[in-house]
Amino acid sequence: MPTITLPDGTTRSFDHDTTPLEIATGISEGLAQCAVGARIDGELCDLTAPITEDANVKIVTARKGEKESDPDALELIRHSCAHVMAEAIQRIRPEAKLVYGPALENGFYYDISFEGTAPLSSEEFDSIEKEMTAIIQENRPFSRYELSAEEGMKKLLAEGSKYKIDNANRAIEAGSDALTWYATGEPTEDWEDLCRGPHVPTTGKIGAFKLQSIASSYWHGDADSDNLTRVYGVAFVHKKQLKKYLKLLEEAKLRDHRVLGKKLKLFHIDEQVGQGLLLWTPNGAVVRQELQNFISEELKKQQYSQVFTPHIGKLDLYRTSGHYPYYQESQYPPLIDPDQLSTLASEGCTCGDLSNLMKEGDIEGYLLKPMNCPHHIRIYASSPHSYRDLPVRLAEFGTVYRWEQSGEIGGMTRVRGFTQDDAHLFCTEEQVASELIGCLELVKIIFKTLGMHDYKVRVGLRDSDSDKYVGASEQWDKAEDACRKAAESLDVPWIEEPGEAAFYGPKIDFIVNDVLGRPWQLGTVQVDYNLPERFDLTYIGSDGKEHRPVMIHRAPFGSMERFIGVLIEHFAGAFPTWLAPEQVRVLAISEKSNEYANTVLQALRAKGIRSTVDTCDERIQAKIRNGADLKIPWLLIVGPRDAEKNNVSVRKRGLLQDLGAVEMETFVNAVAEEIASRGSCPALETCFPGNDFSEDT
RNA sequence: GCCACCGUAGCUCAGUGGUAGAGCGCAUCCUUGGUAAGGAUGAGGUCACGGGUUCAAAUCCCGUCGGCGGCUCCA
Repeated sequence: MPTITLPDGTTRSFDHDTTPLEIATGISEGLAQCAVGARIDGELCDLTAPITEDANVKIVTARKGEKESDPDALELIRHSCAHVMAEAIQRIRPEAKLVYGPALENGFYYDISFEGTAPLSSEEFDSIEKEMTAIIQENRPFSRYELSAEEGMKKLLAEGSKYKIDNANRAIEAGSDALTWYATGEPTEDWEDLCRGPHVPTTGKIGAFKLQSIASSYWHGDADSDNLTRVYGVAFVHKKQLKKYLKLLEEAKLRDHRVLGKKLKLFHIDEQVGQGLLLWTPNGAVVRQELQNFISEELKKQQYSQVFTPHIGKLDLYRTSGHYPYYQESQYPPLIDPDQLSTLASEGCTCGDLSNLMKEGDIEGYLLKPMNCPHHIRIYASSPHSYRDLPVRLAEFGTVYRWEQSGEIGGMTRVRGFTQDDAHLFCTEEQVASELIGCLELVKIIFKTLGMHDYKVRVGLRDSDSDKYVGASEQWDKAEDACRKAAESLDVPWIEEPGEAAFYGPKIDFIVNDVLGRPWQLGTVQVDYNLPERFDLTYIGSDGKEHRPVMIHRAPFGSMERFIGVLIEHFAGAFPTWLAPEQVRVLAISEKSNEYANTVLQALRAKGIRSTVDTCDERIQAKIRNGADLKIPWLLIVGPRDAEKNNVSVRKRGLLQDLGAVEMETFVNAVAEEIASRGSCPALETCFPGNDFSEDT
């Protein structure tokens, strides 16, 4: 005799087992019409799920008129759409073996095996979508049925799909004593799939969908296992939502740093130079230089010492640090003395022999540095230290090289050579906590100045099952605790993640998503008890005895390459004035005003403002458009009227209209101040106080 | 590294076996125009690279390099 409590607190009692559908129908026919599922005591279920006991029930609805759909409804629709897609694909390609097809935050996919036959091609999307549309129009019910584990396995073995058998075995191992199928239509007659559910009641509830892309994946995510074809798609309650989403994706593409990087000439990657090796073109170099200046100023305030170190170091250095033995496969191969190499060659030394000799330390080579820490450590070790000197903070924009997997490289966010805004802090055990907090402060200042508020904080801890970590377990405990406490000091939410630690210690990472929703690790702060041990670093304590310092590695930007890649997307290429490669462009109305335009240009340049003048043989409309296209923050239109009064007519990027004329000197000073203050004294307010300008759309 | 797709002018892209195309950009000229594209003319290509099939390859096949989307990895 279940009593049902609804979200508004009202209750309904039944004298028989009920279902969400019956509850919805009891409330109103309209509710039942748009119901697609339910949450029963918090668990997402089918509309026909039996309710035998008292429960809290929330009906999940999909209404076509709604602006925002219930995420639960979208999940049901997307998971169901994955089934419809799988059915359509199997109609066209009967040999396709289904593996796994879940809903995602932004859509769904189905992993499918085409073993031995041609894999699916996106050219087949049209015909698949046609089949899907037909299945949806037939408005067939999703019918759930259940078999005992034993019976179910018998059925699966008879059908012979190793993937589904595996899925079932996993379900049984996880404690399930029954297996469930969802047929699209009549059980045993229509298409069906082993599936835990839940699903929408009928295929017709899938209001709008689109297949997006084809990719590949590994079975169980294991690179040595079968290669599967993954088909991605999206589904919504209504066509309008789909259209809106697709438009959003289009817009995201225009913000992509790879697209903007070309358009705004920020960086270049050249086939002849090498994959993943970034060339900073003049515009991008300006952005990078400005950011480096910014961070250098902050470092001075925090009593860091600037150092410079070379790009290579002896192999033995990296044997000591552990990098060479532990991460050999992600380093560029060592550089070896040419004479030694030819001697070895004449002795018939093979590549394998060479590798072994290097591993054993029998021959010496040089390594392109994969990290800056060993060099900084040797700087620390170059002179004795008293506890009074600590903490020692050594900072360098240090370029490192890593042999990233070729399939991973792309744009500015994953490269093989990159410059970290690196620093290593050597401190006492007692200083760790406050130094960590100081590092996090720096990260916060940077993110705040740049207006980046949408980041995640992750505390990476060791994975107790793995043996890739170095150092004693008590040290790890201490270090992990210090990280938790430091993260606590940030007033932003953070998560702990076991297995995300560096091999030498735990860390605090800052993670930002790119326009396509892919997460990137930017800033990082890492505690390290291990390297001081390996390099036998010491300081003399107040007791006159030698003690071991603790190291902190930190890079608030992470790497200049990745950070600026994400930053380009953050600003959609429209950098604030202080970062913009070209800050002001002077547009002459006609040739008659070229001279005055040049006067204005000289005034700007005298203040160090990065500016150009456009005296080309075009009308002012075209000049404005060109300047706006390049996302230049300020365009100054100057003609005879302005020259007469020593004025400039101002156009600010992102604002709909021209702002009218202002005295040249006023403008130049205001922009110079905005730049010097890194945006905290906006020139707009200085030049046009009290005006409320509407944003361009 | 693995799987799929892609590589044509500086950029964005058309071109399905028979003389290499468009728009933007660039250059020159006309135009001297007051707030998001004025007009004309012209230059510009080893169709990524190497091999193969063919009377004939940008086009079909193989390999390499590079890009893209995933997967795996990411000190």
